[in-house]
Formats: sequence, C-alpha cells, structure tokens
Amino acid sequence: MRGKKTFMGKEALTKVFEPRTAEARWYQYWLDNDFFHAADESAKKPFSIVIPPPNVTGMLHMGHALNNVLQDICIRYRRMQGYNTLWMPGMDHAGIATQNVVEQELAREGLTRHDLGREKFIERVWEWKAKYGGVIIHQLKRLGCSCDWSRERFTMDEGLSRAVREVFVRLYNDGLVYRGDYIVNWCPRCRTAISDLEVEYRQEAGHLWSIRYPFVEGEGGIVVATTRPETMLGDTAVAVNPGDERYRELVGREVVLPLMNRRIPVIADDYVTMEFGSGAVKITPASDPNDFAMAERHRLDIIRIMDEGAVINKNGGAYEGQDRYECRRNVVRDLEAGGYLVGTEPYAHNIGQCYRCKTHIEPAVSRQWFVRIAPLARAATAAVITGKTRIIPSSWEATYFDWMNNIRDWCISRQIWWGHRIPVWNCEGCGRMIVAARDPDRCPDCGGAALGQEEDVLDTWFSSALWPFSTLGWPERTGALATFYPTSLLVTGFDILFFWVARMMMMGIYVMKEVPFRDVYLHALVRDEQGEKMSKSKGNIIDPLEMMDRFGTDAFRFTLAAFTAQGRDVRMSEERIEGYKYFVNKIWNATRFSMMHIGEDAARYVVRREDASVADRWIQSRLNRTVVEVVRGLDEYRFNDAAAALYQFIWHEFCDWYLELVKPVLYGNDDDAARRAAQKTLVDVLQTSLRLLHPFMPFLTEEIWQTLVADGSSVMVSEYPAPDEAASDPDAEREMALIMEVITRIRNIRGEMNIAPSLKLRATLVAPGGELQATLEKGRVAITILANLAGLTIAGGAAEQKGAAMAVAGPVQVYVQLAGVIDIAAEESRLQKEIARVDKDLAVVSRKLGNPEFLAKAAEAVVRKEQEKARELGEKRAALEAARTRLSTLAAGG
RNA sequence: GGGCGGGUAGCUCAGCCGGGAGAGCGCCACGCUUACACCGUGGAUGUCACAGGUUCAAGUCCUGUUCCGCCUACCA
Repeated sequence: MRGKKTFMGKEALTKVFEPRTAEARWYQYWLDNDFFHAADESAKKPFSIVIPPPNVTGMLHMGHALNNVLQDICIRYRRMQGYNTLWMPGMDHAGIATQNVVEQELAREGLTRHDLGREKFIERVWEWKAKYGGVIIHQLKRLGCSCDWSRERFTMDEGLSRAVREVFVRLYNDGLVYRGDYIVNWCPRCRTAISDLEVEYRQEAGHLWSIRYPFVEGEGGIVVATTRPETMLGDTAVAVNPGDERYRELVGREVVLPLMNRRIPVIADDYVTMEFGSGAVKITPASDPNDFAMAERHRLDIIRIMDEGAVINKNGGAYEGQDRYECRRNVVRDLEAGGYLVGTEPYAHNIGQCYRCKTHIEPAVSRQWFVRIAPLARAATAAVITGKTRIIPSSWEATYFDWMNNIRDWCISRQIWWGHRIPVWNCEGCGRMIVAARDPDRCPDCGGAALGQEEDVLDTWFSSALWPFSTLGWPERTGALATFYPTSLLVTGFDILFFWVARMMMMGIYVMKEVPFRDVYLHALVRDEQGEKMSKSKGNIIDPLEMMDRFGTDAFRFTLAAFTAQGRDVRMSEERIEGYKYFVNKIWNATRFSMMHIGEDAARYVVRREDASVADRWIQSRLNRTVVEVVRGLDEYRFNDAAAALYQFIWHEFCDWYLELVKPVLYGNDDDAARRAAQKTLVDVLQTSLRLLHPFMPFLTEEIWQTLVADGSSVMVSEYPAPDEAASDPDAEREMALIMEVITRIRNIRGEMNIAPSLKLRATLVAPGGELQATLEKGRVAITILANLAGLTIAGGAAEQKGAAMAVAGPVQVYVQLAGVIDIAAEESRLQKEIARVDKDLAVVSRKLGNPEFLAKAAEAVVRKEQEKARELGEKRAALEAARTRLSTLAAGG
C-alpha cells in the first residue's frame, strides 16, 4: 500500500450533507492516495475495463453519464472485492468531428483549412486539443470515475499511432487491405468517403418521376421511374427483368438518353423488380451502389457527373456547374419541355445522410482503401457462440450474428486531414507502392528518395478498434498487456455495437489471437421523460452537470443505476433524481442519529449472542439478505435490482423499523448489555451498508465513513461485503415479522378509526401457545412504544373485550381498547371490509383445494402451502366474525 | 421486407426457473413524536393490450391479432 494521507474526522456530521464540497474533497483524497492506480504486476487477480473513449470534442451528456457511472460501479465493486483493477481511460481523436470543429473556428477568422495547408492545419488541431480538448475528462472526474488517470491515452498519441500502423501493415500483408475504385458513401460537405455505418437513413418526402427514353430505331420508347432525375446525365443503360414478357424483345436494343443524346443499351438483370413502376430502371453506375454492381456485371460505362462537392462536372453537359438540386429542377423542367416527362407523383423514400453533418450522402465512385473483414468476422462470431465472450443482455447476440454474417468490406480511408495518415508511400520514380510501419527513406526497388505518402487518413473507428490492446502498450509486450488483456468487461451503449464492439472483437482476435473482453454489457439509451431521444433541436436535453449541481452526484449516480433495467431504455426524470437526493439525506440523517447514540468504541464492543435483541438479530439477517441481493445484482449486471435492494433495506428496514426499535433501548438506562448490543449492531449495520453502497454513492459513503470510522481508512478500499450464512437468522425474521405485523395492525386501527396519534391506548394480544406469547413478550417494549400504547396485555385465551376494535395478525388476535371512544359504526365497517378481503382470498384457496386435479398433480409443497393458507385464513375469518358478533351485541346492548 | 423490444396502479416502471399483483412518484387522511417535514403513520387505486391454446394452475409458456418504439434492408 502506498503512503496514505488521512483526513481528520470531524466530531459529528453537519446538519446537512453538502455534496459540492464533499465531492471535491474526496475525489482529491482518492487521487492523493493513488487509489485508482492499477499495478502492472500484482498477486491479486486482475479486473480491467477500457473506457469507451469519448470524443476529444465531447461534452458530457446523459449517455456518457450512464455509461461511465455503470463502469465506475463495476470497477469500484471489483476493487473492493480485492481485484487488481484497472479502468483504462482515454479519448478518441474523432477525425471528422474534430476537423469540423476546428474548421468552424477557422471559418470565424475567414479562413479555410486550405488556406493553412495540411501541416499548419494539423498543428492548429493539436493547439485546439491542448486548449479545449478533454473538457470531458474533468467532467468524468466530477462523476466520480475512478480511472487510472496516470495511464490516460489518446488515439492519436505516439504509441497508439504506432499500433495503428502495425495493424494496417499486417492486414495489408495478409491480403486483408486493398485499394480500389468502388462506389462509396460520399459526403459532399465533409468531402470525404464514409463507411456504410456512418450513413443514417431517414424517410423524406420526394417525388417519383417517370421518364420516357425513346428508342434509337423505330417508334416509341421505354419508361423508367426515378427519384433522382438529375442522375440521368450519367445513365449508361436501362435495365429490365429477364423474365419480364413486356420487355423481352427490347433487350439488346438501344434507347436515346434524353437531354444528353447518348445511345445506351437496354439490358436484362435479375435485380430489377417487375412489379415496381414500369418495370424498367435507368442505370447510373457512378451514383448508385446497385447500378454500380450492375455495371460490373454487364461491363457498362461508368460516367461520373459530379465533383466532390456534388456539383455537376463537365460530363453533365449543359448542366455543368450546377448544384445537384439545382440541376434536378432544371433537368425536370427540360424533360417536361422536351415531352419526355410522363408523370410525377409524390413519393416518400429513404435518403441517406452523413451522421456527422446530416448532409445528403452522394454515392460516388472513387479510389478508396478497404478492409476485407468477412474472414475476421467468422472468428468474432465463433467467440460469442463458444462463450469466450458473453454479450449481456444476450438478446443482442442475434443482432451481432446477423451483422457479422452479412458483413461487407469496410471503407477505411477518409479524405480529411485529422487522423492517422495511411502508411503507404508511392515512389515517384518507379511507381512502386510501399506499405510500411515506419516512414521509408527510399524506394526498395529503384532506390529513389522521392516518396509521396498517401493523402488519406484512416477512419477514426480503425484506431478505436485496437483500443483494448493498443492502450495497454501493444505492439510492445508490456506487463500491463500481459496482466490485463483480455479485459474483463466492456460497458457500452448498443448504438455502437457494430461501429466499435464488433470491430474490436475482430481486431482483437486477429492481432492478439484472443478476444478483447470476457463480458460485454450493452446498456440502453437515455431518453427524456416522454421517451424521446434527447437532442439539441428538440430542446429536451437534461444536462448531467446541472443535475449534479442541483441534486448531488451521488443522487444522480444512484438514479442512473436504479433506472438501468436490462433491455430497456432509460427515461431520465428530474423528479426521480430529486427522490434519490432525499434518499441521500435519509442516509445522512440516519447516520447522524446513530452517531449521537453510540460511543467512540462501539465498533469494538464484543456482544454475547444472548444479549442481542431479536431486532438486532433481525436487522443483521436482513442486511445479509441485502448483501446477497446486491452482490447478485452486480454480478449479473442487474443494476436496478441492486439499487432497489439497497434502497428498500436502508430506508424501509433499517430506518423505518430498526432505528425506531432501538430508540427505547438506546434511551433507556436499565439494560446496559442490551444497549451495547444495539450500539454494536448499529455501527456494524451502518458500516456494512456504507460499503455496500459505496460503488453507487462514492462521495456520501466516503464522507460518512471518514467521520464514523475515523481511523484513517477509506471506504473505497475497504472490503466489499460478502454473503454470510451465519448472519442469516430465520427465527429472528419470523419473530420480528409477527411483532411488526402486530404494530402495523394497531396503527391501522388508529388510522382507520381516526384516533388521534397522541392518544395512548391499551391493547390486548391474544396468542395461542406459549411460544407465540414469548415472542410477543420479546416485542413488548417495541409494540408499546411504536404503537403508542399506555398498556399492553399478552394473554393466552380469549378474554371478553368489550368496546375494543379488533384485528388479526397471523395467529394473534389484536384488541385495542376503545372504551368510551369506540365508534361502533366505524368499527363495524372496518371489520366488514377486512372480512370481505379474507373471503376473497379464501375463495381462491378453496377453489384450488376443492379441485381434485390440483391435489393430484400440483407439487406436494404447493398443496401443503395452500392447505396451511386455508387454515390461517379460516382462523382469521372466525376471529373477525366473532368480533363482529360481539360488536353487534354491544351495539344492541347500548 | 426482415429482426428486436415493449403495451402491468393516475404517471414512470420492476416482476428471474409458471403456484397468494409490486416499487417510486402522485393522490387522500392524520401527525412539527428530541436523525430526517428532503419526515412519519395509515389508506385508496390494476379485465397485467386483445383473442385463442398448453397446464391442476398463466402477468409469466405457445399461437394469432392489434398498437407503440427501435434496429436493419439495394425496390429505382
């Protein structure tokens, strides 16, 4: 253990918890003590997570908050369990996004990146990064993230750049990377190719134009339908289905392309759907992926009619210089004027747009680099099938497999400047292409030194795909890599399952011969209260920083955990966060109360078992049950279950019941041993609860721990509670359940009968059997105080209870003397209601027991349970009925 | 077109392997009881989307219908 700075514990907790100061103080304390640090070598078992690197341009939003809080919960949990934990942090250079940001900055100065030139521009981006980049890192710290910041990486740093080059070269040498002229998704605004995944499709209202292409010879023509008339300028064929009777004899003939006066052939291809439109399709190989594929099959000409900005080029004849939409209007106008336009109808269709800038994608043919990933996909699929990597929730497996099985080559080149420049050089002397991890000096063939490097950079996701091993030092054989690869867990949103997770799987297996992670937990998207996706344009963004400011980070974190049910979106709601702020307050005050009543050394008390009250044993047993649930929840990534178990236990068992139950013991002077037992229990339960809660609420728990325990230790490196069968105490649970029900019954009578809470009542409990009476006797003080009684009689046989309200708590009859104040009508209706309720239950049970098939086929235990239930309900009903009879006698008697 | 998820209390949702419908918030009543009014006590509220089926038993399993989301896809 490294040197530890201690924080001087305060005498007592302040009246209210102050999140802001506590958060800053404890985060610094953790840093100062190096608690986030992971050792490259350790006797402890490793547990590692690599962060989904946020964009260097990123600002913390709800998605980040959820993602990182879940990771922090997992990492703190494992750390406390004694693992050598590494949470590897870092950022992504986010090629297009970052370049856009810096270009916008330049635009404000009236400059473009071309004014600066490539080198200066890149410098400018680095300057931008130094100045503004990494805001999100500070924001992650505010969330409490316990990353090992000493290892922070950036996808463009030296080590990672080297990894990128190494992998590229390997892929190339293995024949998995190639360059070629193919049709790709082109963004005319970003002026770069993007991958299939980076295209977002949205339905938009458009038109379907029908155009007649006249035959070269003879009368008539053929009608084609299109949503993009301007692309006709580049048409090189018209296609029909080979099985289409209507067009059978037209195949092989030629038509004249209107406006261009070019002769193009009519061809036959299975791709064409006979039922759609006229059954004939215009083919524009340079502007449509399907047409491009057809051009390859039929060796058609490929005519590019647009430039990089989607402006018509010289191949567009008279339309040269026009923007694609301007051109569309003009083409339609001219077609109409020429009598070629046969029809126009409104038509809704999907249009692809750039996921970065939302500009309409222009499919275009260009020279790009591709990765052939199908062979890598097979291994990535197998890894999940064999369970080497688990996807949680498993419902995502199907989606993963589907994508892997239909995978297409990945376009990895981008025509931008900010990114990893492709490590390929072309010799100006002999034209030789050199693919190398290190910059070559001269051409190996001709020895020439005039080598020009490829202009393109790699898709940002290329470097992200290497993240699990590149951040650990690969291609060096580092200790970190040996210790932490494969990583234990990846936590990320399902929206980047293909972008990132799938590619990391492929690259990890390809490069490391081992999967990159054991578990992949995919969490949901965060939406607003109405279930809408949060977006700036809708103005429904809930800012996590604001939430932390207003409600405290712990409340915010707990809310996220409580909302994270598997397979469902998270609907964020300020009200819920506020609710958990109240929970924070509750815990704070429960501790304050406890500390007022326990001595300095209560934690060291040794309590004999016989001195522990049933309440003491009960709360310990319940706590153990909670430990079981929380641990299971965290092990199974059921964060909401874990959070709910904690909430329920702390608020509704510990605070609502246990604290009330121990008050008489703490206040009283008569029983020192019992008081010490209670104090000891109080401290133990509190400390265990804090440890359990710590991954969810790191700041609050540390603040309390430092004051409560005050021995210089930190809760964040204390041992996480483990289930302990010895603490399980079914007897105490059963006994307390009865005592609690008796108290609730009496309170219920008070409420229902409208009796002032201040009025002390007398009650009689009638219990058959000495054991039950003994149990009630143990609860005598608790019942008296919590039900606010002036006197309590515990009896064996039915006594005449004149003027008493009556209720049943299991086998115990509860009488509350209301002599003088009893409202007979009210009591009558109360009993009536109770009887009706019992009758309803009884009817269900009797129906089952009256069914011979149930008796014959149901499990024996189930039958026995039903029989027991029937007996209890019967007894309860009889007692209530008797009370009602007495009541009517009383009423009749006056 | 294909795939996935969902329709449970006024709202937001939880309900694992089928065996007495739950939580939080909201609502109603009462209470400033010396940890907490960011609180306490008590209470009301559900044809578990619909229709079939399997089963002794279905919110839970199966089939179909319907509505709502999301993902995915080359019908111009």
